[in-house]
Amino acid sequence: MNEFKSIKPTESELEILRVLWDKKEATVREVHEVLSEFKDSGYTTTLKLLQIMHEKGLVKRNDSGKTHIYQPAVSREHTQTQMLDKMMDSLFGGSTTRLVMHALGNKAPSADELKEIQQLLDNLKKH
Amino acid sequence: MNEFKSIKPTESELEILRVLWDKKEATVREVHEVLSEFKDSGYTTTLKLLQIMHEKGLVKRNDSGKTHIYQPAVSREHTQTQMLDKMMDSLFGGSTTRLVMHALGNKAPSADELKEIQQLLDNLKKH
DNA sequence: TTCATTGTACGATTTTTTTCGTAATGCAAT
DNA sequence: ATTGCATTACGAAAAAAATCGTACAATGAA
Repeated sequence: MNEFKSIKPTESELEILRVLWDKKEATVREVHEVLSEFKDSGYTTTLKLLQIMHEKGLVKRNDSGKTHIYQPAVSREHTQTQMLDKMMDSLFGGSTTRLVMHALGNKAPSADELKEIQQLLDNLKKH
Repeated sequence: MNEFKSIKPTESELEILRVLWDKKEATVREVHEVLSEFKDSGYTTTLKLLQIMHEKGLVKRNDSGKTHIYQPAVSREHTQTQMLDKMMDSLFGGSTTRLVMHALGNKAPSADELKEIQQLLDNLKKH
């Protein structure tokens, strides 16, 4: 069904994906503008990265006009799952539970959020 | 209180740390033996990595004898927290809840584990 | 002591990732 | 058309990470 290449984005690629996930689509300049807020690499760097990501299939692009428009080609969800999995394996011995417990223990959510989690938990319990 | 250098281990360094966390301490050969099971880099590579990690302060070592003995210098917990934090920020918009929900939704724990999580949750709820 | 073995040191190479300089291209206004 | 500007293309440098070859040191057995 889905592409199952499972290409692992690098750190910088992830930063770019985040922008694209938020904006749905963006030009190089738009992406770069966002990155500049917390990073000081040049415009062409962002461009190159996007080109590489395009080769790898991490982003799609519409290059019919002069200015190319980029979109994510991998979903946030898929990437989240992918990286959570890796982290679970490499740091939590493959145990979702331990990961969850650590995350919760580390920084407790608000009452509302706890309720939300409780609901999910209830759901899981009744099979 | 703790060292707050927060050196981020690379992928390979993490693999080595895992071995050291498990065994508490180990020689280069022992570490390498474990790594060989799923990786085919040479002995000297492992050695070099450990030396670098030692420079960075990621591991401690006892080099009084001929054969050096290595120990982790950063705790599993600290590293888990560190990487969970990064992941939370970079992929889950800083929300523990979303991360937890995704992890749970992704692969549901067993009934026993659910109970465990429930306990933690109850604890958090009563403030 | 000599030899074989096992270990560390460390420079060098390779690979991967990030960065940028520069050239070429397309477009729009004059 | 010509100029000016914003863009993409692309090679290549720089930086970071991983790998290895080889030299040398320590140990213990013969």
